[in-house]
Amino acid sequence: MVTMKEVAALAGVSITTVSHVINETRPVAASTRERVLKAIEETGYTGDAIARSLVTGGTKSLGLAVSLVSHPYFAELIAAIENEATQSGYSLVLIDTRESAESEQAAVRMLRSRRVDGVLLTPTSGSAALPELRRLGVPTVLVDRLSLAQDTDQVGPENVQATSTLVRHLADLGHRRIGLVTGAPGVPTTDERVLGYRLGLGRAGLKWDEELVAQSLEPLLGKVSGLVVSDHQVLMAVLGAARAHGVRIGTDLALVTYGEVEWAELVDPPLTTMAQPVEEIGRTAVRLLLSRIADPERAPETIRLAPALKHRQSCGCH
Amino acid sequence: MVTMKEVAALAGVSITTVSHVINETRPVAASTRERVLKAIEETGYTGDAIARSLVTGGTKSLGLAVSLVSHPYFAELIAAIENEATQSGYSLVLIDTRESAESEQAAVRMLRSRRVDGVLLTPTSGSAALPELRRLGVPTVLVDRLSLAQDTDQVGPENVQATSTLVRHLADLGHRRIGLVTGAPGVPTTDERVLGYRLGLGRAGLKWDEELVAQSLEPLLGKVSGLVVSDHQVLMAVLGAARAHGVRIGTDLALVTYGEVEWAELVDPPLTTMAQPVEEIGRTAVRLLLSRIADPERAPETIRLAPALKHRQSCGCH
DNA sequence: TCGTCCCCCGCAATCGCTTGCGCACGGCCG
DNA sequence: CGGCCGTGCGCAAGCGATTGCGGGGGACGA
Repeated sequence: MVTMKEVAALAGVSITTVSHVINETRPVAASTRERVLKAIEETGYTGDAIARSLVTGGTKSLGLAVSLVSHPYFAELIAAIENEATQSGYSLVLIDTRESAESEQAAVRMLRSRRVDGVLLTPTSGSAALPELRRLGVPTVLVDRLSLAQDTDQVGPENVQATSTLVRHLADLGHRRIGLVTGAPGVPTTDERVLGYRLGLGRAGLKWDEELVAQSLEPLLGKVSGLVVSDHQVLMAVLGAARAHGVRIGTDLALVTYGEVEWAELVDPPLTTMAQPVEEIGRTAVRLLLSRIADPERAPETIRLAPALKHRQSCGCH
Repeated sequence: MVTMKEVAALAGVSITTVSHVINETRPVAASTRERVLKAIEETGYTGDAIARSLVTGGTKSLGLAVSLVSHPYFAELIAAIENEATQSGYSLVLIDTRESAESEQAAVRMLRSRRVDGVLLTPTSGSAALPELRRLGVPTVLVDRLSLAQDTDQVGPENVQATSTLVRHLADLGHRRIGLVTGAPGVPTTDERVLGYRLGLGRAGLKWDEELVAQSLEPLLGKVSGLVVSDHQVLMAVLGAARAHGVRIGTDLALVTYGEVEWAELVDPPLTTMAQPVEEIGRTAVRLLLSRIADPERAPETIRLAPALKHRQSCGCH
């Protein structure tokens, strides 16, 4: 690799000067700067982030520990984060925690040994990683899955009001028996959506019936005329089950769901969905992380971004 | 951060010894090793990849420059690559080239300055990055999109035979007018699939008619009874167009497509698809890259992995 | 008792860069 | 003409690890 030494030699200056013209960290005579720049050009010098990091302490890189990289929602999230990070001159070290607490732990250690300047994390339930990060003072922001204790920076979707809106929509269409199919129990997102579901019922003057909440479609069959599906994974299962049982979505069963998917318009009927503001969540998360890196003393912030209702036909509307 | 110095002090040895017990690079008396390990435990020492890299030259990290991170197919690919890399003790620096040659160039420079040990690249068409990597001697493997010149390691799907199979399937069902909707022109994958399409026609005793090849569904309407769709992006468009024009897939138009999608079973009729061996492509790519890193003199290898036909109903079968 | 050989381990150079200090040189003021 | 101040640069000390080389001491054979 080309080093500063070679550049310096070619330009006839010391490496100190080369460093200063590169970083613009102290005035350099115009003519000297010219020579240095030319030398850089000629040698194709790119700098060595490793060496620089060793002395500055920073790496201009962020760790991104995602629970399931192949998930389409996370894919979008990753893309959004990558864009924002790149724009800000940071690069991303990606690692898949595979929803496992151990992997997460290992991931965090690796990121730490790579000295990333900060970490973006979608925590798994039994996460031991978070306390560790906190203890080590690594700037961290939680993405998508938020912790109840608001002692860490975090950004994710608003769930309670949004779910309530979904329920209200069904209620406004005249449905009195509205069910909920929930995602993995134990994760905060699920709990919040259940809460929103209850809230929506209340607002619509309907009462809560725990029989109408399940983790799959089957137990609800025949009991409900309207259904809220609370995440992507279960949506697939629900749609499959509906097909298997000959339940016609939109007519036999009004359905609204979380998880905007690219194929929402391609199934019959097109799905009415709550679309997460993925793009914005990603962007915001990076910004938040960067400002925390800049000022570690800031008070932790929790940002909730409102999803948008994509109104199509699975709810029975036309 | 905890440094080797602290560990050494606590254990009452020199940092040399600490280094040697960590890397097992020379025998250390059992009792000494014990003390060192205990000290490591107590201090929570994790090592500093940065410092290590500076001296060893390697970083145990791979660069992954993908053309479109949010694309579901690439998401799976990334996940597969991440898994394999992690298993081998490497971490991934992810960067999105956004299908642009400049971004790609910038990406490569960044990866280089980060001294990644190797690069996995899904090249864009006008890629200037590849020659640069080659010139710099950075171990590189091309993924998914292959270059015709087989002078670089590369792994991707087999396209010609697979597309031919698709055509044959339609022909076997009795279709005589079989169309092709292609993806972006200019990328090798597209060309190969067109080739496979011609090959399939030939084998079925049908003749090539350039009117039956287009980049969208519309120009083909009324002309064909069977259709091969050559990639995910256009699939979405074709399905949308079919719906808009009231064309019933499976009955009015037999359809087979590239791009296995998670919702293949959820649309009506379920899609007959050619499923790329994503998982395997990712794994193989990493392995190939690692073996190149191990032995830079190896002859370049091109590996094609066969996709699998997922037979469902959109082709008109039952 | 002395020389040899091994076993264990520490010294110090090195990787490529940033940065606090301080020197040299010229111009200006008194 | 001497002292001061600004401007422009270079010296050298790290950053935290790896690693070639060499030294000390105990065991063993002669």
